[in-house]
Amino acid sequence: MKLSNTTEYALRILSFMAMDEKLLYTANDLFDKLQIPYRYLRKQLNFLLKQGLLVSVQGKTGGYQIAKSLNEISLMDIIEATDDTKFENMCFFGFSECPLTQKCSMHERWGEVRNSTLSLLKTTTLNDIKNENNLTNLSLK
Amino acid sequence: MKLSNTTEYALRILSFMAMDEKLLYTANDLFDKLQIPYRYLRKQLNFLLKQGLLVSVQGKTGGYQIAKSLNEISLMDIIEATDDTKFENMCFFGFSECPLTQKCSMHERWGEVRNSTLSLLKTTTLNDIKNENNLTNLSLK
DNA sequence: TTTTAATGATACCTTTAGGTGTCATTACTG
DNA sequence: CAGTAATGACACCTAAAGGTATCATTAAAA
Ligand code: SF4
Ligand code: SF4
Repeated sequence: MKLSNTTEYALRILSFMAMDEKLLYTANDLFDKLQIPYRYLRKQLNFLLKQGLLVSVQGKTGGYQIAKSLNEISLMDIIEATDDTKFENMCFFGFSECPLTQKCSMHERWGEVRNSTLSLLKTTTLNDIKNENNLTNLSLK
Repeated sequence: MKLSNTTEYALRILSFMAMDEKLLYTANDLFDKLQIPYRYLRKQLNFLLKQGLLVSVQGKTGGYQIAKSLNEISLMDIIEATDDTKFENMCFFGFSECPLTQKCSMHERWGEVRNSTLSLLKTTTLNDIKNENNLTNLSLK
């Protein structure tokens, strides 16, 4: 019912970096803003790099950047990169294979809300986030 | 994004027992049908007992029964009994306290799908499950 | 060419969810 | 009243998620 911490972190990272996609963000820049433990953030950045969502520049003036054009990355892409759960057709009761001879009533009911959730995640891209969502104003804690 | 195994197990148990709420179900009855590891099921039954969702009868002809009337138990009640996550107003990015000066665009978008999900879970009771959902026909694997 | 500030790699630690194992207790039944 | 089939209690184990520690590498800049 809740995304994993790791997935939420990835969403924070990429949504924040979407604000200015040409900028090079250092791990420290992100740490200051995103409330993610520093070393875990570093690990996570390397992971997103290997997943092809980020590119990095090494050396003193290095940092990270979003790898693709913003409208090519949906929220679902980020979620899928960090969570291998298959959400499509997921059974409300958690059965990996339906044990029933007929579909139960939760099948459709749950299917509806799940699909509207999935639809939101699939259709919202980092470009939408950039235009509408202002994570710019993140205040330091 | 996914309910925990434990929560899914609880939903299976109570939805199944709702089929005939006056019947006394043994752990073995449930084990045969619900694809839950036997000992974990036993543990879970004791837990649901302590949570006040089930009552038990000890001794040779003992078993478990749903504690309240079916329309008094919503799916959300079951979820909340087994998962202490607070879903109301949960931030998409997982911030426990919003660090922004203004609400971001995901706040409302996510709020909508989250609320429709919560609404389904809160309004659907075991009585609805009993009438509409036939977990009766569970086939053994 | 040395220093410095960034990333890269990798191993380890901690907590929690999920799952097991064992034995005690209860109460029906032969 | 002994045997049996159920629940009750509790300790333990395992795997995965989340988090930490350390050192190597890169490249700009003093
Ligand atoms: S019919 Fe019911 S039990 Fe079967 S997959 Fe759908 S939700 Fe799950
Ligand atoms: S405004 Fe955005 S960041 Fe703040 S709580 Fe809402 S979803 Fe989270």
